[in-house]
Amino acid sequence: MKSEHSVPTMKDVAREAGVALGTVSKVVNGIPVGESYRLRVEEAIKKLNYQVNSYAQGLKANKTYTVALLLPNTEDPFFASLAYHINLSLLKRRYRMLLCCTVNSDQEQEYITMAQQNKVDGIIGLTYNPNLQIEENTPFVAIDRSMGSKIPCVASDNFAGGQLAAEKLADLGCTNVAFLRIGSSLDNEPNKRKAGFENGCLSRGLSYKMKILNDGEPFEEFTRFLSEHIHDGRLSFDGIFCVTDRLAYLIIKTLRQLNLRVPEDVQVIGFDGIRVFPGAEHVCSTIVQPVPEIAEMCVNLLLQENISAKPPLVCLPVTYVSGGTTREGEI
Amino acid sequence: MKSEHSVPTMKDVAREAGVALGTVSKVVNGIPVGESYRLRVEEAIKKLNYQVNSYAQGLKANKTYTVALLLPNTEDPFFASLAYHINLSLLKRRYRMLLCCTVNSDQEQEYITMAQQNKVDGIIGLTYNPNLQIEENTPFVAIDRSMGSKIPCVASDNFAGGQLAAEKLADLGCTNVAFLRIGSSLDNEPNKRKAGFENGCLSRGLSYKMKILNDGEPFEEFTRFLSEHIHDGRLSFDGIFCVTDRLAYLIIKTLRQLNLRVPEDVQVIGFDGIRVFPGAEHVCSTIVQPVPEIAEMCVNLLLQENISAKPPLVCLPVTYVSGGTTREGEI
DNA sequence: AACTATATATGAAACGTTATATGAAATTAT
DNA sequence: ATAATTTCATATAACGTTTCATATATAGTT
Repeated sequence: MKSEHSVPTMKDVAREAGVALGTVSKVVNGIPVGESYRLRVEEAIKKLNYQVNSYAQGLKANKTYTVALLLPNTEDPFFASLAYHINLSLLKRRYRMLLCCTVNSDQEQEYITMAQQNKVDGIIGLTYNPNLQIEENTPFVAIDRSMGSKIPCVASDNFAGGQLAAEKLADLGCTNVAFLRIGSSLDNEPNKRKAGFENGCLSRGLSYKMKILNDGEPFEEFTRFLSEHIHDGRLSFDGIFCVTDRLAYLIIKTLRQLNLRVPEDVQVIGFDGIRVFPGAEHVCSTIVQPVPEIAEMCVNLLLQENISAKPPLVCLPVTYVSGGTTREGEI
Repeated sequence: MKSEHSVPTMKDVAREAGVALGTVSKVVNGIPVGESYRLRVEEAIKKLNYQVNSYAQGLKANKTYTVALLLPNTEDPFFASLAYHINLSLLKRRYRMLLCCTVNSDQEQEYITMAQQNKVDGIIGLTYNPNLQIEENTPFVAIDRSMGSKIPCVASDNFAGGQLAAEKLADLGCTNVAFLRIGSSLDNEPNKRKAGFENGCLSRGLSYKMKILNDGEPFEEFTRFLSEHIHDGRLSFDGIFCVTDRLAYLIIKTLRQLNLRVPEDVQVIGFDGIRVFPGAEHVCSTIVQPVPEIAEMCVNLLLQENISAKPPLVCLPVTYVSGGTTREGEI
């Protein structure tokens, strides 16, 4: 006899209801079954508080309804938002989400292997490791990085976003602007922000400077960079476009510390569209990434059967939103 | 013959290596086996690129190395941080994390059932639904809410935190302070912040007002509340303790909109310790919750075998950190 | 050399499902 | 009324592991 406290199985339900195992399976899966049988089974299920074992299901069906999400750090507000919306998009389709935070890029491969061992139905990944090994038969969707023609990539329209930033700064009266990025270059989509910005500056006749700061202590780097461009207490730029809101936030702090007013003396636009809280205003004027749409697109591409129809790169439209570090009120 | 593209199983490895199934299983699980056998099996595993099917393992072992985390909204920075650190604590123990965002409290039961169906090894939940049904045999650890003697609860020392806030405000020269909370009362641990604050005010001889605002549009509620306490352009409080950083952040914005200076005219302390980015300064002066320790404690309690040793409530120490909305510099 | 004792590889059974073939009963057609 | 057909519950065989009883090879004794 089964122990009193063991978890009930379909067999137990079948015995309780006095029907065959297969009949219980049908009822559980909503396959039509004789009225009297269905009622008896349903009663037994309720009585025993039966719940299907999805591991047995997964074993049988070779399908797990689970997707792994690889993200660098879900404490970062942009990634947190991405995780949240992907979670929502998956749950809408009754899929579960396994969250894998990749503290360093060595871990990425480890998690991909782990995810494959877990036999997830697919992986969505925002990764940095340039030579990841991904199994042929594990569906994969990349965010912000093209990984070959076999793997679809979803990203914001970073080029258009850069362009938009330049145009906005021009519209807001800037004449001499700077682009700021920090750290080593990776061959990923966000890099296109720079090219887009440059393009926008050229087409609007803005004089500009592209600057990639060393990957050191951000505050020191900023201070050094800004100091080089301050003459007689005046900054030689009247507009700055930062590759991320994080950078924008930090440089705004540095600027204010140097007694430069934002947006009066210099206007700053970031990229991402992060907020302190959901629903709060943005932390700076910014090019907002369409996170819910990115999430939905990733999930769509990942779960769609028709592999040949998967485009290699999907760019989603960005928007500009003022966040108090530009002077739209005064125009 | 098996199809070329099907996933290899232990059986395939056994055939390839010319050994029995059980031998492969032993090698995979690190159980000692004859040297020559081990080598042959390892070679076959590499050749076929074999990976264990954890659903078959889970079915057999009735153990999944997966924990479900129920959180209201991982877009909120406090919850995002919690999710991140719990993820880390779980991964350290080779456990996977299934993330379940409960957009509304009706979903909580749904997710718990779903989590149980997944046969997770346990659930960590920060929930609001007062009458959740949790299976006896599913280990559960609650965050911030006591759910009976059978279910351990992990929380910050909210009472001490409230007290600390009052003491800090007193130390910083306040004489007339207010406590602010918004929305309907839930019987959860964070409510103790109020009692702690009141206690602190009494012991320090501060005159105080406890105010629970209606659960409406926060900005309107704040404006109404503050207007009632402004006479001749001066606020009748010189210190405010908010039950969360979110509230603190919002009220600071409202105060500044009403031409009241923070911290010069009124000092504000929040609770939680959130930041815009990991590593950034806090958004306000605040009582910081020890999120990594909370995470570690939850995981510890969840996975520990000795059920009788699980204490019903664990309170972890909080700390005070200035975030620019108090005047420590000027003392 | 024959026998026991020990070590260790083997293979079948089980885990809880789902899918498929089987067969019994009910329905319809002749 | 009987045969043909449909309907639908049943029983059985997978799915890929782990475990355990069994079989086999190896080493140790007399």
